[in-house]
Amino acid sequence: MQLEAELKELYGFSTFRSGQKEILTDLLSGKDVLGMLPTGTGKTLIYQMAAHLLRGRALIISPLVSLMEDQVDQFKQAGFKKTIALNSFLDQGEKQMILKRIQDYQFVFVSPEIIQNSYIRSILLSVSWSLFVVDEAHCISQWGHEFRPFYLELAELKKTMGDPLCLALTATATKKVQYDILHHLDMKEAEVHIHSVNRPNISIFVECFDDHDQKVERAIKLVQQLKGPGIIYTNTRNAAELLVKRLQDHEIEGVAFYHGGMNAEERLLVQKQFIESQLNIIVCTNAFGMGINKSDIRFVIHFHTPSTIEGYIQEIGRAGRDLKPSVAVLLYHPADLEIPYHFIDQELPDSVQIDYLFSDHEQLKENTYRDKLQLVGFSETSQRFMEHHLKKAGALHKKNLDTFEKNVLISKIKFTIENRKADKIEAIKAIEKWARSNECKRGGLLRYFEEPGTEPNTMCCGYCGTDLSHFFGKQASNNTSYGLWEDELKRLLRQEVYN
DNA sequence: CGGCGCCGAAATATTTCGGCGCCGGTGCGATATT
Repeated sequence: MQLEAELKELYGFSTFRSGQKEILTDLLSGKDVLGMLPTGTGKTLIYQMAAHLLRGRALIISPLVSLMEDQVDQFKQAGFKKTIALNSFLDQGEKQMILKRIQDYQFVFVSPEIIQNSYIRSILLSVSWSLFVVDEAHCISQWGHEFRPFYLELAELKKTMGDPLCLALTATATKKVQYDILHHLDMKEAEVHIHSVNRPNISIFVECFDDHDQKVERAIKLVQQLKGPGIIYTNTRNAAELLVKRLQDHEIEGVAFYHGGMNAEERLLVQKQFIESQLNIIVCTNAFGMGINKSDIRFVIHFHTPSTIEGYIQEIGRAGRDLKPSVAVLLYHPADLEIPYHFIDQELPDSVQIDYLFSDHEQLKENTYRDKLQLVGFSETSQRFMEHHLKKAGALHKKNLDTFEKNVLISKIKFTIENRKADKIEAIKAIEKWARSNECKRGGLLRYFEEPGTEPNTMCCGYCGTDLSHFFGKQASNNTSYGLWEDELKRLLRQEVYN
């Protein structure tokens, strides 16, 4: 079969982009694939074509509902009309309609959470599937262990579905994360296609500070000098909001903050305005970015140091999708990493809590472990972590375990926690070491991903002598259409209400 | 841990300074309440 002919027929392209054909070929010959491809290389096309050529149905696991909605639109525009996203955007009636007619859909997007619903699961299991796709598969490793543990239960669903072909896709994964993905998706004989994380058109700068106020001054100066549009990442919501105020005090316009504490409409509005170039600068936490398709982002400033190198790579990778020269500037302060350290303690249970959970304390005695969890006072993330492990051990709905079983489980859980903590601390230490190191910054990042270094490049990084002033310039401001999206959104919301 | 906001005291009648306590990322779905 000539894949190129099919490509031409379906999309009108005559050649594949790097990686697409190899992955497709493996899938069509019945092999599972883990694909690590840079953003913008058309990962979607791979499973669109695969399902089409297999004349089968594909279930796609996606981390964000907004991402699903975008993808459904893209699929429909590309001519794949039998596409749907099953999520909380649907009302009861719509959901019923779709589930009743599940036979009619070829591409179904879901979150890891919604398939926990036994009714939805049973409907999904009532039809046949050719392809099981996990998009943004690094989420399994990045979020699955604590924040969104249902990411670790995908393999179980896949098995119940009769083990269809499995495709896991991501742009950023170290060897360790690749292993984590393969393990948690139970992909035993998968082909692995890895492409470089290097983005030669992004120059990398790190500046060190020991004074917070100087850092603020520097951030303001950079925003005044650098050609936009740009993103500034902070480690806290509050810092994002405050920095916006400081920038506005300096008469910098077209700036807005974005973080997980905002409601859905505000978030959508800011995101749309930025994509439509009605906003020039977004100051945000790591909530911002996944699924942002804006090709002309010229700079990414890190006002704080992220907690992992993978996260850093993902964030700077949002710049320069158009392949034009772009810049990443990290403003490092040793205290930046105190917050990530704090989160480690916060998101994992401590051993006192665990001992209490498994104790014979009067208040807990007559409850199932699920209910005991509520009574111990875990943090939200810790609670989910514990729930996952109790479920895995088959203890969640029991009131007690025999002593041996209990002791085994306790030590297993404590062992897991210690490993998770150690991994996370190691990740923080790695980015700290990289930020402080006196060597080629790009080389350091590539080494972390166990990639060979690159040819000497005049626009490499601050250490290699690149001049930051290359990235200075007047920003094209576009304030005339300011507020347009606000009206549009209001209109849409009104429609929602009266429909 | 360090940055913040709040409080009260000080130097002077509104700002300024120091001490103290608190808080801190990422999202899904379901459910309750306006």
